[in-house]
Amino acid sequence: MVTLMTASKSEVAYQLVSERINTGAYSPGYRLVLGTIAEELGCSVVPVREAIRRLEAEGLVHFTRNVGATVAQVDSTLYLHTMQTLMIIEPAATALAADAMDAAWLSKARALNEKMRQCLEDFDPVAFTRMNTEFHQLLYGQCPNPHILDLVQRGWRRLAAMRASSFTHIPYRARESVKEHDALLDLIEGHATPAQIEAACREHRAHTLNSYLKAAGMEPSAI
Amino acid sequence: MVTLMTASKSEVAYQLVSERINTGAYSPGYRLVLGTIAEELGCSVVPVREAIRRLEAEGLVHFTRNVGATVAQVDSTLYLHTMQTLMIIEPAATALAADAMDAAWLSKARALNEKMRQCLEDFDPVAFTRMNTEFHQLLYGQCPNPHILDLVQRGWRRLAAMRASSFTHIPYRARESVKEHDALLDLIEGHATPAQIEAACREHRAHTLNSYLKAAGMEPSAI
DNA sequence: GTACATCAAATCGTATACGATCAGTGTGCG
DNA sequence: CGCACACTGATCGTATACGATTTGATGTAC
Repeated sequence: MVTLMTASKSEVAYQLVSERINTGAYSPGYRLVLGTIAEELGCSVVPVREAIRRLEAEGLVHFTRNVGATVAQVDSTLYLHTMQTLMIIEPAATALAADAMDAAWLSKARALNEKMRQCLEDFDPVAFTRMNTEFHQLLYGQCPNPHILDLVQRGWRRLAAMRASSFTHIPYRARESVKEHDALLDLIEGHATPAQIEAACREHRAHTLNSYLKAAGMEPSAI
Repeated sequence: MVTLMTASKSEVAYQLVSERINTGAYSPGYRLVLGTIAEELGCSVVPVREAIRRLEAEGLVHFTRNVGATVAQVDSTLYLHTMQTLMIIEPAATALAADAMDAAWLSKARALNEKMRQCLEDFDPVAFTRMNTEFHQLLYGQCPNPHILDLVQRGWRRLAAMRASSFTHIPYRARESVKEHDALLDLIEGHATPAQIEAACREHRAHTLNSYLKAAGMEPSAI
């Protein structure tokens, strides 16, 4: 039989649910019923079940035995914790990726940041967010340690899911961000040590986190 | 019917396989066959399958579609990557936990480190390793950020699994470790800032990592 | 009107069954 | 003699079926 199966059904289910959470189609608290999803996909519950458990392991859904799965609730604490985790790991990933940052890479990063600056002028926050994600991905993307890279990517993914699920909007610091990006690129261009890159990158993230904390009336992060 | 089920079968399967990997009963490369494990547990393959996928998500087993699962191979690269990840996260966790370190906590930590010093005299490396794990757990255990705490615990768990699976033994630095532990406790007692605690803790970890790298004839870690 | 027991519907958890896929082996042809 | 192909056994992937558990509703006693 001509199957030509590109992905297993559980993979398809995983992709589907995952994307719906990311886009906000399934908002936090939404009840994920195995049977319903299975019917929608035209398969049985078994692959769906597996997909849900994978999502649980990633922290995107909450699962209770004999009760079922719901899209994980996002309170400000969770947001804070994710941001804080990323504040620690992403700068380290970026520093470790420093070796792979050559002239070609640098000009690409500069160009992207310029486009972000343009978005700022055009007042296009959606594009700005997208490019910001892209920019950071460019920074940490060449990290040679796959564990760390994986952790960073998961962190960004969670943040994206949170933002999509309605949720309070974050005071953006867009203008400062662009400046800090340029400063970071200057540092890299000047062949700064990995430790310096890490410090600068962490400071950039700390600014964002602390401006959020301040807006929420909370103490700044200890580190 | 009186079921009184304390854990689901997939949970039991997870615990079983997980422990066997940790103790080294299943060594790296060992082929995990669903049917065999299911038979051993007296259940069907479905819960076993779920357990295996969970272990895959944690990186403990490697899974190939339509082929099966094997216990993840541990090469020196993997060990290095895990150590490096831990070198970044654990110090951060420790720094964040600083708030919870009061006088009672401190005396407990001191006592534990003294016991480690004693192990050194008695030349008892097994007990030393156990206490070293316990000591570090004491350091990061009060970290208020559950994500970070989880990451650190996973890291330690992976390292334990690697050590158990035979694998090359690491040059220990036991004596230096004990000294560095005391220095770290001095720092905490003197109410150092979280940033200082993080730096000291990272240096401690970097020493271990770099001594391993040196023994393996590799470059020291960039950060 | 409230509290508790009982029941039914929804949903999950697992067993069994069967089709799909892969690795290894043997056979035929060049 | 070597290579390619078909075949076989092992194992995985998923569908279906049924039992177990939870939850919410209904009814009854106080």
